[in-house]
Amino acid sequence: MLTEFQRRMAIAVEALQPGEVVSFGDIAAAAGRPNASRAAGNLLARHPAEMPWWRVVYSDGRLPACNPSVQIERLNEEGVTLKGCRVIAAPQGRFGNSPPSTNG
DNA sequence: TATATGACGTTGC
DNA sequence: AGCAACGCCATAT
Repeated sequence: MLTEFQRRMAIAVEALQPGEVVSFGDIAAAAGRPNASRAAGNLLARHPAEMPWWRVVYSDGRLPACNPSVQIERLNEEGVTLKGCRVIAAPQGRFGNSPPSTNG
């Protein structure tokens, strides 16, 4: 049985769009607990088949599993730029506002 | 109830 | 930039 809080996070994750990359803290914050990032990962780990978990990464942009996992492929298919095992740019999300390059 | 762990995030050095 | 420590919520023993 999920709690209201957990449900909120699930709703937030399920509401993510193809290319919208966010962090665990964001999910928790969107649910009402900006410091419950643990619970966010906990939920994604317990319900990976009920929500686009691959659209959730660390606040640093790093992936929770620095391995050639599905997450990397999923993000690539969505148009998310990855540097090894870290998101450096996304079409949407907290990483879509900080383009790495250009400088001028 | 208490202890230990986990797909986290922030702070201090 | 890298390491260590604490706080948060939920789960397992």
